[in-house]
Amino acid sequence: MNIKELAVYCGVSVSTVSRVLNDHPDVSEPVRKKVQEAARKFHYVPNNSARDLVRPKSDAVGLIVRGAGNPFFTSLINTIEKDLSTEGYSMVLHQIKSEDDELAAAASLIRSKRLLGVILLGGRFDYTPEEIASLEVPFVCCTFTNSFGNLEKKNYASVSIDDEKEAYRAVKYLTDLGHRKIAVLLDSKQDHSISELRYNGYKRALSEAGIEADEDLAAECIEYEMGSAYREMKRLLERRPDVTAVFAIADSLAIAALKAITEDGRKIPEDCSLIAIDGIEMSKYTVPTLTTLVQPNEEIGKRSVRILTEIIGGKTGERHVYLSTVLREGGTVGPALSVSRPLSD
Amino acid sequence: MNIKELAVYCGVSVSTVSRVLNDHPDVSEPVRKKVQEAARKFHYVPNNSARDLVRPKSDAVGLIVRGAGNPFFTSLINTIEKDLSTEGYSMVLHQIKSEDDELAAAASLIRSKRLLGVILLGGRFDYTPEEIASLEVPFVCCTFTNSFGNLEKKNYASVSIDDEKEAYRAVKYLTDLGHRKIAVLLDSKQDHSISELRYNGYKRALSEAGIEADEDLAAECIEYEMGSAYREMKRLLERRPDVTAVFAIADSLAIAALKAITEDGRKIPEDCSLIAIDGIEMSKYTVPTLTTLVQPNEEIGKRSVRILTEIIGGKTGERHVYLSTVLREGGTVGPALSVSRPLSD
DNA sequence: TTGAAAGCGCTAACAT
DNA sequence: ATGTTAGCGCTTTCAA
Repeated sequence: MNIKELAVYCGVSVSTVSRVLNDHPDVSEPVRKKVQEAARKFHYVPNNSARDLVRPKSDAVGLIVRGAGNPFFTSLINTIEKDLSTEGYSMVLHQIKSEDDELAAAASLIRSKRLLGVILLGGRFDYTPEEIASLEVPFVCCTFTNSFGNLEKKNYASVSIDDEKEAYRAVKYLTDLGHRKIAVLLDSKQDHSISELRYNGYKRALSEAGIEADEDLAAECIEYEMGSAYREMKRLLERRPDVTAVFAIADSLAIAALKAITEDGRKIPEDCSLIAIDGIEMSKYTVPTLTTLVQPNEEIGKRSVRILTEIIGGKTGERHVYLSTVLREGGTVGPALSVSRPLSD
Repeated sequence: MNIKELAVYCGVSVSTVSRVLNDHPDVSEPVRKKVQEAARKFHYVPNNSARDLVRPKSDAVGLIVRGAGNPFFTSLINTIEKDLSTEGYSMVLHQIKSEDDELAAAASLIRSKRLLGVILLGGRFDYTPEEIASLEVPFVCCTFTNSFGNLEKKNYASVSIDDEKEAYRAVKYLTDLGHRKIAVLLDSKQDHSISELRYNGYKRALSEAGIEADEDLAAECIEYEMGSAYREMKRLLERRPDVTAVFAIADSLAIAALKAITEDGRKIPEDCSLIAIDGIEMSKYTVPTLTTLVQPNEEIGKRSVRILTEIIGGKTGERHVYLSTVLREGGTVGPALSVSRPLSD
């Protein structure tokens, strides 16, 4: 069933049917009713390709996810899809690996699907003006921003937390409790993205507490994989049994670390504290509950969608949103032994 | 840049360009080279809408996910997207709630996006021929099948485990160890889907072991939510402190239950055993590791994609795949106390 | 208020 | 081997 057949059935022209379907005025009530009923009766659904072709754009927004394994992204994908749906947009999801180029992927998807815009879920923080020029449609950096690039504020949009600051906050929480041998579990020290920023925050907190950075206490995991985090944590405990606290840059890494630490015979938090950033659902159910800085997940998704749809709609407004995390005090952080209860043996 | 402009630039006709782009023979090498280079130079990407319009179909496959929260589905979404991608198909993701009608959602998406086919990730097991007739394109039931409907085998495709049997297996594992007070954590006893099937398997294992079913030992969680599972488990332990084992129909529920049980002061597995079905990544990292029947995740995704693309491509072959789970012996299951070490007090 | 017709970018049948 | 052209289904002027 297409518009022409529907028109013939109703005894009107295709343009009239089109007008009804698109809620244009200038259609008499009887005709409108008739067309609407017929459409329902035959389960008529307009062909989107044809619409997209004649309209300059489609109704689709792209979501490029970089690093599919990250469970923090998962819930974000869900909220974004739902929000876009309610706003009347459809979503095209494309996942790429951490090492892939999200801008190239976006550019290609934009052209082939005539996207109205894209949301980049995870990406580099050092885009150049030339790079983003290739996109040609509005885009929102979701969970990251152009911290180390030279983009002009008005040329892009972003919704994120301040990764460096939040990591600083997490580690300061540990140093304030007297911890000095603090390990860090990260993805890569120089991924030009979240991991690097959070690592910087870690280092700043240490230096501010007068603690010398110790490369030996940093463990790089592959692709945010839990298996990798588990192994790295075990190795770390072996080579540095003196650690009293661990900062994991993501909840998923922390959950794996928690098991490694426990299996090493240490009690958490008595023998070793553990803190992270993210606040994924699972981390509420570790034993003890993970202490973590919870990202405002829903809010990040909602804001990203709103900003994008506003730009698409031609509205203006604040294009850069920094949200704060909320500390959830679980049971994985305690005072350093050497302070509260000096080792007597 | 469109095909016409590209043709003008190259000094050839649009059809020649089209031929090059679609890898048709009958194009001289020099011309082919020239067009390809020009296409690259201008970052030309064909307009998919126009293609979809003139070809009878698009290149898109729909993935309808019913019950977005389920973490088991998450990894499946990832593998399916990747597999479709490598096969040259694009994917349109649409999530619906557990209570929504996946067939209605699919039908609408199929028409508006001219989908080649759909994969239904989660759904009812009692479709009728009339219902599926509305789809009009090939579809694969992924993680479920038509166990209680009257579809003819040749009219649909499915990839799943045998939920009833696997649940039976899990619970039999417990009864064989002497457990008799076995609780079950499920979504709904009559969701006409996975939860109901696994519940049936649970009951069969009990009755076979000569244990009377006890409604009081079944706790229904809302929408597979971990929070709900956690609360239900706490309530269950309160009203029935005599349980010695718990069968959770999903890993996520088990993880929440593990916390509830531990916080209740019981040691796992000494005081209470716990077994589940799924084998999600997270469940490897509970303490102790969750004992669970691991679903062949990757395989389920791969097979679903392969079957769908084969049907789309006109090939025939086996359309119903039953895969088996693999028991991962973690540390959450032990013998029943009353058998191995009778309560003496 | 309605209809006729052009054209969106592309593919494929047909013609050369 | 290459070009010409008729649509695919729809929206949108423009004319009536």
